[in-house]
Amino acid sequence: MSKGITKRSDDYSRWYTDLVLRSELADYSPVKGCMVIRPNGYALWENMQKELDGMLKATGHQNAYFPLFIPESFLHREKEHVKGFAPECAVVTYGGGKELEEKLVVRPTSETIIYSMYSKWIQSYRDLPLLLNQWANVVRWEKRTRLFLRTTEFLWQEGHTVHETEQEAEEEVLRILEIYRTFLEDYLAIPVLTGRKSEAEKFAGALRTYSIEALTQDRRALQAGTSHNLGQNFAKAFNVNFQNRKGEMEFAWQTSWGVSTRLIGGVVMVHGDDQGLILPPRIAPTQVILIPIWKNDEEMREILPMLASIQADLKGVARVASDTREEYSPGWKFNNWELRGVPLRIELGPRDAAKKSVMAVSRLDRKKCVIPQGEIRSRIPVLLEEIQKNLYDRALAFREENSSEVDDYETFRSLMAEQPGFVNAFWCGQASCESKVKEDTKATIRVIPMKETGEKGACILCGNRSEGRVTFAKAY
RNA sequence: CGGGGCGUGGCGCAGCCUGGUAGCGCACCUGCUUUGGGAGCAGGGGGCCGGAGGUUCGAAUCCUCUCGCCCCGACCA
Repeated sequence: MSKGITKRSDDYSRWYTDLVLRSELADYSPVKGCMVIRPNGYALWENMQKELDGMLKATGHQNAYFPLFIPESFLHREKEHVKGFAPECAVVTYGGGKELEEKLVVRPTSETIIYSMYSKWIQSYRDLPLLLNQWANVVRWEKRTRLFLRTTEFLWQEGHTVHETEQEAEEEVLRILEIYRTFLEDYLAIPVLTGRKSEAEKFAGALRTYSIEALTQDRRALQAGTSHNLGQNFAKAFNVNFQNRKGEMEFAWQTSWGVSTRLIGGVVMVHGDDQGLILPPRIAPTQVILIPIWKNDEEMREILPMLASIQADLKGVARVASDTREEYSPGWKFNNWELRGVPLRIELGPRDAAKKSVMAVSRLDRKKCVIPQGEIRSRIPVLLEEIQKNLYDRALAFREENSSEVDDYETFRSLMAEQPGFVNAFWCGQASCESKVKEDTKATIRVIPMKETGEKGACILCGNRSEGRVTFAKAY
């Protein structure tokens, strides 16, 4: 057991907080609800950024940067949007010692400021599609915060695209959803459900919202990314129009989508254990930690050069670091690097040196294997990929174990109370049934699955005809 | 905003009820011995007890006010 970390089985919520603090991903700041992302956490974010940014650029998106401040009036132009965001906005009223003529809202999201510019830039169908993304911070004055999962200020990327037709916009929204799914599954090793949000859960101002949903170890849903088809709602509010191929003026079709530093919280919650973090190799800042073992100076002089040459050997093959500190014992280092979630540890001591091998230990299950030093370069990448895959498989198995189909409300209620998870049940489509379920069980509709199975049934609550199952869960 | 908890060396806490000028563990520094799952011994440095006011000969401790943080709920990526 790692010292100072609450066990998951004792108090999952405290385990999470302990882990984030102890592994030095983040720390509380002097500002309420705001956290400091420490180097360990930020390196993780940088790796996520790098991969996702590459995927977005590969699909034709470019990065840009828009202002932090938004004139207050902009927010009010789209009725639903202001209703959704105004209550959680921070507003600047003073600047340079004077009261401002127009208050400035610190962006909670950037649709309005970005689209005011789009309206200026777009004249013709030849200007479309416009595919921009920005990496930025946003501020939402949440009533209750939680490290990474919900903080007053957070980092994210927000994509904002403009299209000629409704169909193109819809294709874009689904393309992004698929990128998000791939990114989470292939890089973060987090299996996700994809689907559409109900009217109650959709983005303020959107026509339709799609999302990816992960399941944490305490069996709650974590919304990990959203992709919105904005239709022409914002185009009308910000006059984003263009002359189409027939020579007529037409409002543009827009999308917006984002993932945030919440993903870091997701990685912690989905993969972590009582020893600490477990980072998926593909995004782990350090993939392999080399730990030397010696009893005396003579052994140290033998081991250290060998360790250095192994590190050099792995250059370009894996992200490696070695911990040659003399003030800590090997046992201490084992625990410390496990806490930090480094996927693979390589131990090199006198016994290994004699055999010209090393001991590799997986963070996932502490399984050890001996690797001849000549094979390190070829074997390590294979081991890392294996850990990546096992991590995903384990998370997927957990999700499957905690997913079910339920057809009567009593079972549904007791399940949500005792052993929640993803519960697939029939829903008639009425907001009233959705909110009653929430009131009774705290569960909400996480997604309406993309693919129709064709299976019809009766709404779990009212019994009316349902066109298909939707996925309920208690959400973060 | 409602409920609960907490502010005492860097961190975690005890002391407060029954006032007498601060203690423990970890961390840190020095030295020696150690090092294959969180080493041992010895020595050492560091806090005026969230803030303000009051009671008292005397306040970390009692009273009043205040600030802040964390957790649980309603709002939410």
